[in-house]
Amino acid sequence: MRVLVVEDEPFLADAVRAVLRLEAIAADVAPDGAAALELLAVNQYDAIVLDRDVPQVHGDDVAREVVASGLGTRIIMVTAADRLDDLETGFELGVDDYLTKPFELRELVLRLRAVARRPAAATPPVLEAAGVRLDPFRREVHRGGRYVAVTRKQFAVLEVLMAAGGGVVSAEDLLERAWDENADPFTNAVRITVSTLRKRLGEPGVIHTVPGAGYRFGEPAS
Amino acid sequence: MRVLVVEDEPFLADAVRAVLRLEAIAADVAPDGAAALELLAVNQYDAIVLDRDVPQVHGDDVAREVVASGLGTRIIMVTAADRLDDLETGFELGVDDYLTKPFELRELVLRLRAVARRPAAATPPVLEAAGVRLDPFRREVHRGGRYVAVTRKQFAVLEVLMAAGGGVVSAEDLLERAWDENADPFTNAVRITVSTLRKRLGEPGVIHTVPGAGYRFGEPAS
DNA sequence: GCCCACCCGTCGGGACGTTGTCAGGACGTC
DNA sequence: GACGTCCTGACAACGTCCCGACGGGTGGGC
Repeated sequence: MRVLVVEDEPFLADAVRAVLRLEAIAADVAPDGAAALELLAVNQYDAIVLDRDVPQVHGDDVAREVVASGLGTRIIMVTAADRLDDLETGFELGVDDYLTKPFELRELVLRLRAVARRPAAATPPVLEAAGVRLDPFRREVHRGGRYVAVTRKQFAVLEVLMAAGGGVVSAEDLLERAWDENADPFTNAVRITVSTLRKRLGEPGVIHTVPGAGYRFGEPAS
Repeated sequence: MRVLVVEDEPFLADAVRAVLRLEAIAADVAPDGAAALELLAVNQYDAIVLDRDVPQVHGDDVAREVVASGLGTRIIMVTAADRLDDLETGFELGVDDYLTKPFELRELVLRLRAVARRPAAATPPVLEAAGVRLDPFRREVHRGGRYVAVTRKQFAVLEVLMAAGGGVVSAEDLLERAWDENADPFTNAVRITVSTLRKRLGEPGVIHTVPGAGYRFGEPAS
């Protein structure tokens, strides 16, 4: 396991490096964002411990770069402020875990291991396809750049459909994934929700009916 | 997205459920470990919010069960004590994230969403032969790159024929695999479906009749 | 060669299931 | 109490599916 530590405070950086060494985790240290990007371009890391407030290049931008690289490098972001907004921004970027200073070094190691064990999330947190953008963290939907107001159920259904990545989702599956346990199996709630959702999303339609099978999200098949 | 909340304190359970509802996340609630295991056996959850100290079955054991199930259900463990030992135990079990009471409900939601990001689902193999492409995942058929609209039955029949890999499939086999149990054994439904399917697929024919034996998919034999 | 049995492909038409939509009411929220 | 959300029940429109029937082809018996 190999980790990149991006931290401008030398004392903390050394401490992290020392702990990781004890854990038999190879660690490189970058004192700022620019150095981090350079190292990322050359080496392959399993994970990166990323301080948000580093000089040169902001931690958010480093994170963006790492996610965009598509290598599946896990990101644990470290921040001084314990603000939920930061958390939201971080996770929206595709960060895997979040720690607030001061933190226990032991906890960092544990979370590092947990995050590395998880299979790489191939799907970015914000789903986007066919001109539709769905942000789970903000619970917002955009169509062609314009905001589209959707209800909870509509959002849940759209999320399942988009997460399926163009695959067909049956009404039963939809009921299973977007409704809770007291859903009537014989309901037509799905049909209604899809119907209203289509109206909200406008033309051209992006939710297609596959007769006898279910619904499919995406560009029309041709 | 659908999660199971295992929490014995009714007030907190309701609060969590309410927040998740606002976030368009379907949630079931189990007041104890035994109920949790029952629900887990019946329903599929993307993630489980698991209080460590619940009656009947300890949270650790529930977590063990979830991990052992191999479904990849993510686990966020919630605990009262802020002890690193617990954290270590949890992560060793295979828990994905850890929260300490009291926690911000918003943070729970953010971490839930972050943790629930899944790797791209394994798509079933696309069958392709003789210029015909059949995608079970998207439920689409292409012939020479052009989209071909097919009905349910036609799709099912074609799938069986193509899955046979050029082998001969008898009408009885087709009835068995593409129809449900109350199919009349003396029906000519198979003949009709094959007929219409041939029309849809166009020339040159790729479904061949083997007199007295059945049907065969593939390039014409010499 | 003729007839017949048999198998297979195709057509018409009607029963059926599936889907989209509307109105209305229950429910929770502000 | 006003509002938005969600869902039940109903209905219409549509496509799908298959029964019955017919015709073409083939091979065997005579």
